[in-house]
Amino acid sequence: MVVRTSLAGVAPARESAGERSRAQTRERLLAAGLALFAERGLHGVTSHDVAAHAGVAAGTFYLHFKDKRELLRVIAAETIALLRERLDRASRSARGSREGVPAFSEALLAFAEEHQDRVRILFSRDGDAAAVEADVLSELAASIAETRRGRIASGASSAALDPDVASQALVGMLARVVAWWVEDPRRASRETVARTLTRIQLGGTHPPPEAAEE
Amino acid sequence: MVVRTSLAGVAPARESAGERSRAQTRERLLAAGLALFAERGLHGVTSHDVAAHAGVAAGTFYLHFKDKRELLRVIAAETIALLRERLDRASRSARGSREGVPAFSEALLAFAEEHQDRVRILFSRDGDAAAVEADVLSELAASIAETRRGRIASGASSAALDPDVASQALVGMLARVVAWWVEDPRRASRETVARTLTRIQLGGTHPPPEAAEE
Amino acid sequence: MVVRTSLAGVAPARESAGERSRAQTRERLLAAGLALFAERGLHGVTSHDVAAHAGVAAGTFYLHFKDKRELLRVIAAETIALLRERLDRASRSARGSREGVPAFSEALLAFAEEHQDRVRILFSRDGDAAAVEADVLSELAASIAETRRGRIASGASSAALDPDVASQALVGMLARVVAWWVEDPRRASRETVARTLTRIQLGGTHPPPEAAEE
Amino acid sequence: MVVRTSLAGVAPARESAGERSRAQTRERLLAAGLALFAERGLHGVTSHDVAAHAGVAAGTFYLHFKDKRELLRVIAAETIALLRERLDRASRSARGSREGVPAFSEALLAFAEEHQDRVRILFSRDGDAAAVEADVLSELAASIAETRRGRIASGASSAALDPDVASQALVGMLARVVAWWVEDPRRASRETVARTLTRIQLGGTHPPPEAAEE
DNA sequence: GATGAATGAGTATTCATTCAT
DNA sequence: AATGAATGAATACTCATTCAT
Repeated sequence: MVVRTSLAGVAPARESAGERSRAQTRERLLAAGLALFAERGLHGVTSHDVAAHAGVAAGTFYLHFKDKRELLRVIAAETIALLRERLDRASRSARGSREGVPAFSEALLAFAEEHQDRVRILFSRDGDAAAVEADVLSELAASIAETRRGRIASGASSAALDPDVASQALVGMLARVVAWWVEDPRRASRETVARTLTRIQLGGTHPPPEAAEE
Repeated sequence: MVVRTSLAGVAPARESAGERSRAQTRERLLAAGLALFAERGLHGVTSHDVAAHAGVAAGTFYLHFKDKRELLRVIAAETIALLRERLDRASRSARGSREGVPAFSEALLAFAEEHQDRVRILFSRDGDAAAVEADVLSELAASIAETRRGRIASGASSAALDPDVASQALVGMLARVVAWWVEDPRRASRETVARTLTRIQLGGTHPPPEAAEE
Repeated sequence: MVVRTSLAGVAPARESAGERSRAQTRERLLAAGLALFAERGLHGVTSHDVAAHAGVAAGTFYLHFKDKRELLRVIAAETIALLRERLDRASRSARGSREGVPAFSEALLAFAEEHQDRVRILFSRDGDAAAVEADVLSELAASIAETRRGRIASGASSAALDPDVASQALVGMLARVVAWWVEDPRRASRETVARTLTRIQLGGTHPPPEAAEE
Repeated sequence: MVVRTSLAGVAPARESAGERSRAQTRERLLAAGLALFAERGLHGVTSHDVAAHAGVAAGTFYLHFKDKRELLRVIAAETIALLRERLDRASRSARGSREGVPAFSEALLAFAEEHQDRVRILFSRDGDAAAVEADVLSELAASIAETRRGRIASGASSAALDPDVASQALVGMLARVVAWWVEDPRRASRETVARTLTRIQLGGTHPPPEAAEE
């Protein structure tokens, strides 16, 4: 599930002066969009805002992106790629061990800490961003569900939970907690958040048989 | 401000003709807002849309609501009141018993089934609705946290989870699952959803000490 | 030049209950218009404002006045009638004497003091009030010009000044000074204002130094 | 903000093509505002009217002016600057001589003749233009008062008049006479107007009979 | 006569997008 | 490729006025 975006290592060659300029302009627009969308949401930002924040003329925006939504979509895709890579690495380094889940939570939180703006954009549904975000979280849910199915198959997780419902539940839980925490990281230590998430997930994922509530 | 028309007192009706009409118009606007916001979100709907859908003139909208946001706020407040009432009733009828949590989930899902539009509005963050929705979910989180604290005090729940993190997690989970399910109730039976939610919550709320993951 | 408006002594009969009520409503609307127009000008006041300030329903306004402009016109006409009466009385009581001009100024200032709101409306040109006000001041100018012509004929005033120009000048001067003074009567004592106005007028009207009133 | 196109430096022109275009559009909007405000007043003109009269799209208006009021303010400021320059030149060319006052009146009237629209806007109070106009006339009053104080100090004017009252009176007189005259210049010859104004002012400014200019 | 809810034309203002330079 | 002035459709909101009760 590791995504190889065009961002990664595709162009080893040095860009020409013209190309570099164009690529730089694009990067500045992406950075501006990241900062502004995180702060004010898709509707709170105009294409002029983005251009101005990037230090380019208004028209230049449309030389790089079809429209505002596309900019958001690209930022979201980048973010998902980054997140996937991180989670993949975490699960690889903890493969099979019982620590898979804590490692997952830790990785997610570390990502959130490093990329607050991206997390804010990804996890705070913003009107027309709905389509974008729905995809994102759905993909994430699918991805997580896949992981869980693997665990069920290996006996690590209980089959008592409906996979679809459970993955939605996990995504909703993670998204909200992460967004809440990133908003003000002093609300709880990273360890507290990770521990709580881990325990709730454990509860849902492999409940000791005798703990069944009925 | 009591009106004394020549007909005053003749009719036992509590509302004057004007009042009845005004209240009806307001209701129609609320109903129109409910339907349209659920379908297209705050930004996808204009005040003219709402007025037209309610069968009144554009200006009439502003006789009843300051602006679009206020209409949304009123609908959200109504929804929360309805939801609270439902959840309160459920917890009262299952007081103390182990079935409190399943009853809670059942009530929530029954509510979602009956009020799909309201759930869609409440649980699908829509840009400028962010403020409204943030309040709503925060209140819900606080409410749930309170309930959980009661359970912890009575020994029914473990204190191992951070209350703030856990309540955010629960709210996020419930909101997402409910929104996902309401979108297409054939995705899973109500019972399946309820059972899964209940089990995850149990996991988080009173994990037998020996089940601690490590 | 004394105006006999329908306000004065036309109806010696007592009004019926219904009539009294209607007349009272009208008076309240006039009073509300006076206060509000003086404060915020024609454009700063809505017909709803006037009705609310008068304690009647919005529709009632149109039972008494064709529209906002008519209300202003009526108030202006009343004001002119009141002002004329005052100035006539002053010139009658000082007929022929050299004190005509000071008496005129004194009367004008006394009027302004008593009827600040009316003066504010009359002398502060407000957009669409222009038509109304133009008439008012033109009439006033004509009236003053007439008086001055009498004085010229009697040798009390110099014929060196063009009558039309001079009357415009006087009206402009009086209107502005009065409006300025009424805005904050502490700006100058009534006596100072009156003396200055008198001297300027003297310069234009009867220059012989020995005619100075003191 | 200097633009470096491949053509840069080829033309000796100071403005870039864009700047020239922008400045031209602004000028057209100013001219349109001047004509329309003079004709119908601030409230009688919409921003669309101005744009249409200038031959640009509605939105273009807001690229150059914050709103209608700002356009009016700019026009008023321009007008004041033009007027000041004219009056200054007049007083310089007639320095010290007894002809200062006649020269002043002449200059004012010449200005009015050349800039009828500007005079109409400046001297015809229009509702919300009140603030603008109040400032304008107050500035003018202050300016005139200053001049008069100089004359008093040099013994050229009597101190018998209150400076504040007198300056208000002069402003009111000048504004009204000029507005009246400009409305239809055939009402009186420029010389007649100037002579009358001069004599009234003389009365107020340097009463010694022997100073009468004829 | 009074009420006040409803009307809907009118107006200001924004902003995504285009295009000549 | 970049610029930035211009566009004009979209939309929120106001308010004079009407009319059923």
